[in-house]
Amino acid sequence: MEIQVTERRSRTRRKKTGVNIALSPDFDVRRILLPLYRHGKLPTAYLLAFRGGSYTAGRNRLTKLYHETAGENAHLIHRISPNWRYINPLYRDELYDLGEKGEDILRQAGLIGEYQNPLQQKARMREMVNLPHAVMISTTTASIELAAQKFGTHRFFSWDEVLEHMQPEHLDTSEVPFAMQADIGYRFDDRLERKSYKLIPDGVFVLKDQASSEAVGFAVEAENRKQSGASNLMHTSFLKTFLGYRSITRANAHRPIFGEKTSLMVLVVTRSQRKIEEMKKIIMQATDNKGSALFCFRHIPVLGSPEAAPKPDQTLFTGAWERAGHPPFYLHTLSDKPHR
DNA sequence: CGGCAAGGGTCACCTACTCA
DNA sequence: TGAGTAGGTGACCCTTGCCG
Repeated sequence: MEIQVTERRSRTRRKKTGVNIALSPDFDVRRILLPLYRHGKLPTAYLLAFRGGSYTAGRNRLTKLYHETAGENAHLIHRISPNWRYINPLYRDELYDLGEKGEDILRQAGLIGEYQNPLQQKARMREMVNLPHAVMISTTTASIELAAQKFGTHRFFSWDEVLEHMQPEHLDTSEVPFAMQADIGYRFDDRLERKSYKLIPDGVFVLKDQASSEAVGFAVEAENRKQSGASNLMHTSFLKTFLGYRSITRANAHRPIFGEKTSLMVLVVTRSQRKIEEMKKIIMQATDNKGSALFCFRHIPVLGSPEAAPKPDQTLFTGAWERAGHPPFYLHTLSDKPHR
């Protein structure tokens, strides 16, 4: 009896065994590559939730897709675990990103258009610093799409589907497609400051009620800054973000993007309840204590508990999103009612 | 043969402890 | 105080066996 000793591959360096990986149009292309394109970087557990089927088989499949393009100059999927560990060294889950070859395959299959992901471009700069921010956005939109799929009450439209529905005359190729004109003013002590600028959301999606056809557009913002307040409108701040979105919805500047009948709401994800209280306070100050029905807040614990890898969170869809001066909002009813 | 599930080994971390 | 070691843990990888 001969004992076969096999060298274990490193999880961070590609090494192929040479097995044939014929891509399945459904399981591999539609349920793994497409979610990566739409949401951005996703941890293993999220990808396996999109893939469905057996958890073990899915994990084995991700391993093959990762390793078997070793030596090629374009890859199906990337692992970015060194940066991922930097966020929380306790996690062993991999963080996956779409590779160039994976994007080509999606395009050839006709599942995506020619455009580059405008929201991802924003995150690509200063990748290390922005990685926690990017992952907060991607896991939020992914959790909501997975829950909408599971409950079947709403159709989730991702950013690229929103782009496809846009009228061609609004698709200005010279600028980021989701940039919206914001004209804001604010009185600091006794100084009135004004500013005009283009606001680009961190994330974008639309939920459409399957029964009533009511659709609501959502902009997602991740708020990680240490300070939410501001003393001017020059620099980015939560105050500036709030005034920007308020100006956009008042002027209906979101309509060309989301459609004439679609309202816009803003989902703000952050890491602590304390941050939410700060931001609500800023809204109350800026609105003479009237509050805002537009802004919804939710804190996600720093990428899940320290002991476990982050898992899709369906309560982002079914649970309450707090608002300043208004009752909580529920995505699965598109209203302030907790039940349908 | 390929897809799948299960089980055990391996890796890359962790904490607690000992010792110079 | 810091280095080294032992033991623990979660996720990943590989092999095996089952099924059609």
